[in-house]
Amino acid sequence: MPELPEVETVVRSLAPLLTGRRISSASFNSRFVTPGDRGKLASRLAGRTIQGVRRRGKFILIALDSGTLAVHLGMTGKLLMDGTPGAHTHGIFVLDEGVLLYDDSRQFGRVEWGAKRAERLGPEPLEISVEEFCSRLRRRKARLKTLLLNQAFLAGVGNIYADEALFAAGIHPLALSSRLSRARAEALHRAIQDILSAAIEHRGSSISDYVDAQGERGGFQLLHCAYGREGEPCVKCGTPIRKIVVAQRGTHFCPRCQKR
DNA sequence: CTTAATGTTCCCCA
DNA sequence: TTGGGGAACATTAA
Repeated sequence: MPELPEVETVVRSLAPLLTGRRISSASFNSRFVTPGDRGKLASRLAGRTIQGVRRRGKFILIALDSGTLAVHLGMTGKLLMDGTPGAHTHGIFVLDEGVLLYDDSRQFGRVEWGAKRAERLGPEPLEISVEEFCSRLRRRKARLKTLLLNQAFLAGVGNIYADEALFAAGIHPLALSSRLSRARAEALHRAIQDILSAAIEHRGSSISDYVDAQGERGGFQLLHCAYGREGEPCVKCGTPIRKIVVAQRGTHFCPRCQKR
């Protein structure tokens, strides 16, 4: 469910509901979502007060009066305020007002103590300057699609927005970063910021079952130009969108607008 | 029954 | 050290 725009939407819907709340108790039941000592995590959380909620890359960082709780939604994770626990509920946070649930059918997400993993991320795509972006691109010689998915290179872009940004910039997903012209690198920087900003405005993309903390779907999926449009006409030139596999991920592009 | 799915990590090889 | 390829993790839906 979650790339930067979806996580940002969850954070924005969650922050006003969680800030100032006290965690009465917490419980976890998945050895995948909460690896290690789940009881220890629960006892660390009990009695803590939530001071704020923010996003770093695809991580949701919940600042406590002592320590930080990090949540990564993986592929199908959801944080739901006052939802109904079900077969895929793997975390329950009982608050002084309300209950927060962590649901995750595939269990690729993580709920963990501390922001250790979030510290190893690359720069935020909405904050990085053109100069810095171009300089980082020049230092690498990987395929653009692979590089955009690399969270240590740039934090928060996932499969949908990598395809959408490359489409908007007119760059082939297999193009090499080291050989990208300055003009095309700048176009990519702009495309990434434009696409992510627009997606946040539309509250993310709901392609299967993504919803924010209040169960609301996003609307950006209606504006996708490449992702999920295999065989459909390119919105710019009418050529059928092609789908290939890059870095084990479905990759959609227009063979005419995105030359190698 | 097979395949693919908004993600990340780990291992092997060049 | 960097990059490519593949497997693994668990579940659902087409």
